[in-house]
Amino acid sequence: MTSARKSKGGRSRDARGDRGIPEATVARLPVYLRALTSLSDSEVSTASSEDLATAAGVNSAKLRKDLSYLGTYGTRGVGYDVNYLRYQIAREIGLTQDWSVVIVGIGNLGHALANYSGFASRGFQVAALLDSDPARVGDRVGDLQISSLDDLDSIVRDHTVAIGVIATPAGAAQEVCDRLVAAGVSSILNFAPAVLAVPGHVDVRKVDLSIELQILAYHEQRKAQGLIGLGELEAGAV
Amino acid sequence: MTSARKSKGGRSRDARGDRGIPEATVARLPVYLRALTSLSDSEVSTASSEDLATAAGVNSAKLRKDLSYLGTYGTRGVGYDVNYLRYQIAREIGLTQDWSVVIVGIGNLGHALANYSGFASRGFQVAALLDSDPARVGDRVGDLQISSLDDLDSIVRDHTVAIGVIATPAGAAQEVCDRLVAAGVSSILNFAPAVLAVPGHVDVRKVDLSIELQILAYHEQRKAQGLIGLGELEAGAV
DNA sequence: TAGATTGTTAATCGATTAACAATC
DNA sequence: TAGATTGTTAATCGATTAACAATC
Repeated sequence: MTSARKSKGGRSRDARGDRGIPEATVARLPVYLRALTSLSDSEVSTASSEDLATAAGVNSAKLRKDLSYLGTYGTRGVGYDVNYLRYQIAREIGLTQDWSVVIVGIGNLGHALANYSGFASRGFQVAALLDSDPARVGDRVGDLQISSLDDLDSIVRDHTVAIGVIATPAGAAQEVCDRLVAAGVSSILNFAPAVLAVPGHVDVRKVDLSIELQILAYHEQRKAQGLIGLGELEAGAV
Repeated sequence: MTSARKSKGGRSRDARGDRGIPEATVARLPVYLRALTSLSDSEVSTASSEDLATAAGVNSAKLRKDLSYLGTYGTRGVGYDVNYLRYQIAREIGLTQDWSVVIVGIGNLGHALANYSGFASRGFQVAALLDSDPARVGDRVGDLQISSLDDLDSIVRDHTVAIGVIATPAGAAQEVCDRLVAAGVSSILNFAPAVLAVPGHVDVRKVDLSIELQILAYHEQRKAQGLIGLGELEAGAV
């Protein structure tokens, strides 16, 4: 284990035996990054954990705990240097390098994703748009032309694509997923409403519209029933 | 507290003091529902927790535990009646009623959402599409015309809209959110890369493209560094 | 120095999992 | 009855939170 780098910030990796950062923390780092970028854009140079926590929508104890997994980048009595911390988080996430992604399935959603400006601005390059429908192949979307799914292997190889986005109908998702994995993609963002089976080395994250709506519906229903929280139970008669 | 309904299935609500279902479980119910619907479509009438768990991509212990919060709907030695369980879950989520939603911000993503067929098929009616840009108002998308954001109040009132979807740029999200809340919407699905502040009675769920990609990038980076899991550490030389 | 704020500890809470008695 | 499978228990694990000593 010689890959643990040094940095004057004094990383606590070694102390933690480098077992990685907790998943819940990893999921919040991009949120902190965004908050820091926003503060930086507003010319704020220093921020306390309280400031940052407010901007990120979490409480400050959680934020400090999260940051403590990365290293000790703050100054007691002062706070955090916005740009320095921003860089450290970006580096931790892996945004100091560019990532090539392919988007498979260029229907309505695929189009929207292809045109999404938030990709490039955060270091994600869309290397190709792919579709299995010959009628769509060749169509221009933004400044890319839709490629055939058959070109997947060469595209992944030529652009060193590590991340694939699936925006196909549910029925096609598993096959597309298999082909992505076979081509060497090891991280998948799945927008199709389907459960994907993948080998252990492949990460899958799922974004599912209708599941999100259903979760909201569940809570909405409870509100309507007057069962929200325990407020009524505790405050009301018993 | 007289609102706990009876059902021959024998609900355990009362026994649990009706403190609701754990959030993690709520988030999986829609996944189970989808798996059940798929089995039902395949004419499967009975399924074991193992079958269901496989279809849903979880382990069977978790699935049984989750279902146990709803009631006792299975039969020992046999399994679950697919259609019966499907109905019970749908009812628990609140899908036995229709939900009206509005989509605000009809750019690329808003268009894709407006055309998404998964809404209607799961009991979510898109009551209106709204945009603050006068140039867009009146445009037809699917079988709806884009309305002005100024009509929000009357639309929410007339259609009893409980759920709002925000697909605006980040800069507009908070104001749109405030207007939705003021109009009476109490559940929000936010696609804008912004942290929303809302009153306590309002639920917000966030779907964030670039955050998902960044989480994948983090893990991808670790894989590249040969630090995946502890496999190497443990199996390798020390 | 006095005031402010971090980084860390320890307590608590919630979620996961394996195991198995209950029971079809 | 014998085999299968649920529903539940209890142990474990991971995440959250408040509090505060360390320290700028």
